[in-house]
Amino acid sequence: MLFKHNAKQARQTNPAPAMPHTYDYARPALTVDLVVFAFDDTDPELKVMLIERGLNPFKGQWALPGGFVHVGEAVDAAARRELEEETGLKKIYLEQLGTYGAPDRDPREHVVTVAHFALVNLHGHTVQASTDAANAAWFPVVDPPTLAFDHPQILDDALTRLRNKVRYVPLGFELLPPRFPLRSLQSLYETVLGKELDKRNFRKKILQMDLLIETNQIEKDVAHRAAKLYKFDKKKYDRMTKKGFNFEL
Amino acid sequence: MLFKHNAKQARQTNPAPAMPHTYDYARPALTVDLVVFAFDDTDPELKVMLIERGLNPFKGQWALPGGFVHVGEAVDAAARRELEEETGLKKIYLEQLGTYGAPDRDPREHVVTVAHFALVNLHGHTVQASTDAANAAWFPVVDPPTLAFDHPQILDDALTRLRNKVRYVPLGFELLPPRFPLRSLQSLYETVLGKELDKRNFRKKILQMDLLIETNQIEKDVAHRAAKLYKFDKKKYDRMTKKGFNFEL
DNA sequence: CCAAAAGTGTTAAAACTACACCCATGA
DNA sequence: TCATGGGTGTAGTTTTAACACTTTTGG
Repeated sequence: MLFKHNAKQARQTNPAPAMPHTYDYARPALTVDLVVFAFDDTDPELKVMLIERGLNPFKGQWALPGGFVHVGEAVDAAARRELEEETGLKKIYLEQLGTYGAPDRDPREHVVTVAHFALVNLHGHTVQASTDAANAAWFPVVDPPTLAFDHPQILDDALTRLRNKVRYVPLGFELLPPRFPLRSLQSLYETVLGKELDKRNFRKKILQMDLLIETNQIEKDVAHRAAKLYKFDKKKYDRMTKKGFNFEL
Repeated sequence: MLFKHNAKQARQTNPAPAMPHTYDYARPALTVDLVVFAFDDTDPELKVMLIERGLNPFKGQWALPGGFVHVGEAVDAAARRELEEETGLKKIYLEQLGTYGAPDRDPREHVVTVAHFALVNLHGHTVQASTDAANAAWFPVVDPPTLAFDHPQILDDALTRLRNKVRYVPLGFELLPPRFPLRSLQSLYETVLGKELDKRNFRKKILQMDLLIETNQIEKDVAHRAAKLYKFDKKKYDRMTKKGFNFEL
């Protein structure tokens, strides 16, 4: 596992007793897959979580984490369940990305998957490539390993969505710890958008939205002047959104 | 049917022989649903296509058109198939909206549906509420009848998507005939965005994008000065998009 | 000749972009 | 005292928003 707790392996959690079910018409199988992004502040780069497959097809290759949707379980709930199993974290930002249903995307049979993307912040958690027993690891999104199934496409779509959405929805904060210096926020935007931003203009713009609360804390353990830490005022954002405000970087 | 040809009814097109299929684990059923929008230039208002249900559950109520995804058929292909069956039109703009998978959304069993939204233009086709045998009809999106299943939610989400997307993707043209006067385009934007736009500013902005080709035709049968007709230069738009251009109204 | 919509420029305000230096801190 | 990033303002340019009249056409 990537984080401290020891959740069960994900791809094996189909729970119901193996009692056959019969339908008049053939049905595709239904799964969820997860594109879990994290931002590495120190690199800085965007990472994606991948799982090394223990079974065929694509045994030994890397793939997005995911699993079957149980009957009677909401699709989004299935995604959240898988996400918690993989990361051990609750309250993670999660949204549906899209559904991938080409009949040949899984060589075994027709498997339709509902892809989601999630944003986590790494806090104090160590991030390293290729960690432990479960063979989950973080990879740079710009240079991932060969991926199983149509996961390259899904990853690409997720990245496109993130890049577009981050400009007009305050998603960036989901990738940072609750309190962060402005430099981290700028660095995140620069990484996601793939271009440099002017420091003064960036600070001016983000501060005059009046959505960041200045805390009385400052950075620790930095070898230079410590920056003030800010937190995002989500409640205020929600209120302003209802009144027609548009976040726009 | 809404249009001239006579396609088969949609909800009955599950084709394979009724030969039972058995799986180790229960599977949700998988369907596609369609939110088909059209713009009525003369009203002007946005319309959505609905079907009156002939069977339970929700018999006699209105619902979004849709049907089952066949095994071996891509999900998006299923949506397009249903769309063609309903409208008789090919080459319609179609995109995936999202997947709705709450276990109780269909009272019979767990049915997961992949919703799509489509944009058609009504050309010379007559538009009227409650037409013919198949009981398909256009309704104003702002005041639809009571809808079956979770279709109110889906319709609402589709509308939200359209309103947001129309601002930065040239979707509007899909709702107009190939050649249209600027007034129709403006009227469409005003309807979708729900606010009035300044005529001079609108024309200035849209024309200086240089994506509209002035044709040598003018409106016919209008009781006032006839306006020039324009067409959208999709090829140029595609080229410009690749070079980093962003449509933005 | 009337009604209805087409078509057309200018100006003021706001937003955006580019740009450089001093300050605080820890090593 | 040096290296590192924190923090700050202004001026030129571009973009947006507000606004009214003349022209054309059919009835």
